[in-house]
Amino acid sequence: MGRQPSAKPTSFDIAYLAGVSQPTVSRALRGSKSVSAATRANIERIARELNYTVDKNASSLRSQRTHTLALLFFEDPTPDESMINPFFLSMLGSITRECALRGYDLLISFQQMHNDWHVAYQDSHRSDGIILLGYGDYQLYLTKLEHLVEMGTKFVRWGSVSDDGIGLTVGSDNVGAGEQAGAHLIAIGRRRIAFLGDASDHAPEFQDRYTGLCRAMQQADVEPDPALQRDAVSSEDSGYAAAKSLLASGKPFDAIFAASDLIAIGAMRALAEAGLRLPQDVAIIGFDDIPSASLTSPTLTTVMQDMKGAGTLLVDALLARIDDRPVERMMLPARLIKRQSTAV
Amino acid sequence: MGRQPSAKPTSFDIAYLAGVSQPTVSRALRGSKSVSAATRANIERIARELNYTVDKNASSLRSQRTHTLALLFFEDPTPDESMINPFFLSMLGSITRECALRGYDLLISFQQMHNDWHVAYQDSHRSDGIILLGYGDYQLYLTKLEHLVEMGTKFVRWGSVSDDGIGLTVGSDNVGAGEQAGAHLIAIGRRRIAFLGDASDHAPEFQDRYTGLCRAMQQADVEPDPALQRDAVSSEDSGYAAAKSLLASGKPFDAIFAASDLIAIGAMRALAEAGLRLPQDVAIIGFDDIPSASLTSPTLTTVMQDMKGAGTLLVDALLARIDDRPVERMMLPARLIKRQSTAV
DNA sequence: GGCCATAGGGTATACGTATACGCATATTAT
DNA sequence: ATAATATGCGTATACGTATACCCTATGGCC
Repeated sequence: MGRQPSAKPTSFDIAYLAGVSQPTVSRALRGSKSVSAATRANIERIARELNYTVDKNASSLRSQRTHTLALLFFEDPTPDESMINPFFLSMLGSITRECALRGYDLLISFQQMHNDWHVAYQDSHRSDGIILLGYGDYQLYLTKLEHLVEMGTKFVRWGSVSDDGIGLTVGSDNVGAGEQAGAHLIAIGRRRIAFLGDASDHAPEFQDRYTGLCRAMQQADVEPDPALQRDAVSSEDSGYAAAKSLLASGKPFDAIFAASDLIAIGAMRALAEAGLRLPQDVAIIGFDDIPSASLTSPTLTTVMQDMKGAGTLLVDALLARIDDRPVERMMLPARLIKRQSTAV
Repeated sequence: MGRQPSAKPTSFDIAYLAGVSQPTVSRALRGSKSVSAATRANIERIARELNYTVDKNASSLRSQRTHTLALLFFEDPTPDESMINPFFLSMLGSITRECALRGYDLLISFQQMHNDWHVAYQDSHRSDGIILLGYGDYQLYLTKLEHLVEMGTKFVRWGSVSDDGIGLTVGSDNVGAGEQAGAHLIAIGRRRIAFLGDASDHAPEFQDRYTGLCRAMQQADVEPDPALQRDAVSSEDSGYAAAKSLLASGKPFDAIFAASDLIAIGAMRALAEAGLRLPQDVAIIGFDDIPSASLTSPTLTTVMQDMKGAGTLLVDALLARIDDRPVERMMLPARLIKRQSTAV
């Protein structure tokens, strides 16, 4: 006797039963090769019988590795219900799966911009690295990123791969996706293509999509018209307002490339109110392929990003960074989904 | 000198600078009242200057409290893209927020049913308690829940509050919501009301919604017809199939109450294909108020659950359970959102 | 047969915090 | 004034694991 059956078994319990010392148990279970096969097998058997699991806290404290990643969402300043960007949420599945596969736990947190998130996670030894999804104010975000770099914190972020290069960035091939969208619109005979989405450096990804669109147009010898671009953040209301502004300008256009599906859906509402026929008068392409995109009428042509691959890649890149291994790939292809809104 | 400026400060560093012992630092920062106000203020100041944060691992190891909750999603066996139930994802925001507010970290994980999730989290001392969202096979789920109870693991789950009573359950007032839906359909003159959704004990929440519908009908002296009920899981395809089956039976009906929006959307497709007019021929009500519900044509009347309150309540209930405090409230009201699909 | 390399595993200790005790000094009660 | 209490803090130690270091036995080599 001597042990309560309900008490959590420790490596000492196993050591006692196996007739070895505690460090040998630790070595055996961690796969050290300085343990004989027989001893290791015996220890593993006992561990299984006792339902033993390594105490995470003790292990992390001693080894200074948590085997935990932190996922930080930034609350978008959109006036939505939940402040959650559904696009990022859709990565969650593959991120957690990849973490589990690699033996990592995932800590999750939403952040308002003003928080000191850039110090908290590293310093309290909660995680080995951070995945950043979204950003409130982009310039403020960059400042904090620099701080992270200074402190040697390991992190990856989702964003525009071709950007400033602070830290490690994983993202879709936004330029290429913009090109695909532009080429498709041109292929169906459109020339006066409007772009709805912030084209400033506050939203590098939107900017890339616009760049791609322009590139496709120029390749077809069509000069993009800056007057057909309207700033918009990713929300229906913003898309609606942008389209209204476009219509009010009187400038003729026969197609819209929206930087997100939400913008596109808002724009479609504005176009419908103006009595325009889709896609005959105006063809429209969105971005993200949210579930609603196949429910609009007409159904929305859009760009689908590889969310599953994104999650996997984010985790893999971060783990590579943590282990000081080189990161191979950081850009993911996107695919154009053709639906009724561009079906001539 | 003696300290690398880059090394993470410990309570010993603070103790040295404050001229006290390490335990006093610990006491001061944890709010023990056996520290004088002056000493505490001084320690807090130094801690702030050093950007000190308590080492989570050491703290948890010593105190045997992790101040971390684990959130376990169960992958739905739906043939969807991501295996994620968007309904549960929508709770994530309020759950993380409530955790942060209460000073808890949130660990997250998706689980396939076959995993030994029921042992892993408690035993490895990763979390103080578990929030369970979703379940694969309900019977298997219950078995594992009993195991959790045996081991003394603290957990809350989202589900039917009126169910078997294993552990702590938080959920919407599904019966009440079903009643509201039924009463509304009756108020617009419908009498032959079909129900699409699993009414067996594999899905207690759907069962509750059906119970509520029947109760509303009986209060209006309309006898529910079991032949107008069709099993369906929460997916468009399943809803489509269920509605097809209903149509094929030849049984007349003038309204459908679907146990989820996805079912409703699938059913709407089947009804449209059959040439039925909505809502004139068949009125339809869904459940969940997913974003797509306001994009269908006609827009879908549905029941909105209080997802924000749900997350908060789940966390609060679990924390109460952990601290052995009584749990006050476990049921949340739901609200009927009237749209075109029931607008006569 | 002496020497060295190696396998296999024990000893000691560190990781950073929280808490049971104990011990002064200050405060109150008698 | 003396005993009883409280206040404020130091001492010692536990939490459970991982790892640097050391030791022993065995085998191979010349």
